Amino acid sequence: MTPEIIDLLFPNPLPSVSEIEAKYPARQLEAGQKVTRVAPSPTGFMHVGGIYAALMSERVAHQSGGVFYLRVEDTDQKRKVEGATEVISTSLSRYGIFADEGVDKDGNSYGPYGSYTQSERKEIYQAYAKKLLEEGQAYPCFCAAEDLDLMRKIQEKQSMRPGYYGRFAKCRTLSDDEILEKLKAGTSWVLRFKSPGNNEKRMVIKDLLKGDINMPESDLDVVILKGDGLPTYHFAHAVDDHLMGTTHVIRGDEWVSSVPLHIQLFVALGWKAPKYGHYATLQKLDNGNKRKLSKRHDPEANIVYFWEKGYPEKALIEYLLNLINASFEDWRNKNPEKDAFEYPMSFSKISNTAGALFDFQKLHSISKEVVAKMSADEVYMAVLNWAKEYNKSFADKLEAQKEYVTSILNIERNIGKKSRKDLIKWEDVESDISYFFADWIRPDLNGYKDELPVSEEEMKQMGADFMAVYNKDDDKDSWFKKVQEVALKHGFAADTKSYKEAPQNYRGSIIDVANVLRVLVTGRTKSPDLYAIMQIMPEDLLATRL
RNA sequence: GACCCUAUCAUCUAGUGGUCAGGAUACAACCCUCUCAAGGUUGGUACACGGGUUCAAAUCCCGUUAGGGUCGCCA
Repeated sequence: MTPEIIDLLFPNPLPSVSEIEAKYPARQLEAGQKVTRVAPSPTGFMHVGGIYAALMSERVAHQSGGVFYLRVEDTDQKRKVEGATEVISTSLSRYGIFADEGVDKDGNSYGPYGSYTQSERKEIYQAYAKKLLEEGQAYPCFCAAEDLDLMRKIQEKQSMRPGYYGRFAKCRTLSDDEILEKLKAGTSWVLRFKSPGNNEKRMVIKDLLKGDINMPESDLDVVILKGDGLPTYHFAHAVDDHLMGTTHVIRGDEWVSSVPLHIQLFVALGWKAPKYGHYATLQKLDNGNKRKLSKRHDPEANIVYFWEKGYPEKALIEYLLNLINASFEDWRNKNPEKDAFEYPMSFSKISNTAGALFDFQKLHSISKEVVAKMSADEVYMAVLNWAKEYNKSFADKLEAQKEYVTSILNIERNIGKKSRKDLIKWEDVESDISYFFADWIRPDLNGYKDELPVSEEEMKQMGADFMAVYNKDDDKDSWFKKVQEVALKHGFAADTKSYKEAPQNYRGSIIDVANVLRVLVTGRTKSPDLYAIMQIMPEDLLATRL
């Protein structure tokens, strides 16, 4: 490649490779310290799998006393969305995942190896691309999209391996004169890597999670610099993960098949490749088949879904940790009070399977445990924060009646003991506690005919009878005796045992009577402890209901 | 089509040549109980299939089948 061509290809001054290396010295690490990164694209969409990946990488780095950083991979300008770094950074910090270096929510880089936004590193990639060009390890390609389409069709027709390789790599053998001619004609170009690989030969790649994988070498002359001068993922990966000192690249297994290429790139650039760990991506069951949790089809793929529903952040983290290491559960049972981030995640125990189905039942069960461990005040704050964002009118109600709501949330909440475990997500709270408020309208009593063996009239009568003797100062035993009185008065058994012994003597049991009162007060046959409800509910409201 | 990965209860998984194949979620029953939730006790459910190797296979090898992934100037 003549200097003339190189100048035409890279007309603007570029930093020299040695300057760059000086600016990005190798990290000083102690033995065992790992450097990992999370590298999302700023599409304005945070995938739940992105949190999963970030959590894994963050734990690996920080547990080793190393560095975890965030790099924004915005080399696809078409997909770039304004404000996306804010989505990324707030999503991560919301789950307690903090990058030591990276990009803040305003898009500004922090840390010694910046910029951490790829589009701002254009000159760096170009400097290395130019180096490869000078060394004859890269070449300009003038093939248009139509040429490549045609090529692929031919390959398909002849059932050949698709791709730009071998005799299909037309621009690889262009003479200097031909290149010059095209450049002078203003033909647009990309830079391709001149692959040293032979598809007939095989190589073994070592994967931290999958073990050794035997694969054919790559002989594809992949694009490393696109028409807009920005690098492709492959090239940016090699350059950045070298310069930024990544020791462990943990990424989804859609990248496994690119590893031979990536290793070639590291070798071509004279660098040591990082260690790789490829995890299986989260799956979803669709018509009996598993498939990738997809942005287009699955609302729960978007992390915002979990915010809208009000899943506690801790619950999601614990669920994901559980997917990463199934032994998290055992650890959690042995260490109920510890923070999930204290869990010693094991890299070697990340299961090497086909990809886990995202299981909401399991998430719910974990969430119940998480919420049960929170105090009423904490739940109140969490619900309020959620409501401010997603349910304004409910937020107003919560703020206006903080004490009342907190006492409601405190029903059967015994931290450390057997606490009520039925609340899963903040979204559910409004309807759960709706009957505590005067503006709630009780459903028609006739609707309970199938569940309760009494008429609407009699339900009302029982309510009135109970209210006549009700005293807020009663302890639970005295309260219950009064319920029993009402039961006996209306021909119901005062306890379940006597009912079971002689059902023919009664119209029903104490259960029915309690449920009548429950329905009168709450409009439902299932509720928390009725005594506790009555203790908390203002007496005039209770009187109205009964 | 080629290449790669994976295959244990419904789900997430433990398991690395000898285990009654373990746990969790879900499900069911019972106990407790004013309902529900919780808690307690118990239960059913799994090594994809076919060949090897071995005294012995969920575990090692081969094949089949199934699922997933990749083959872009997207990441």
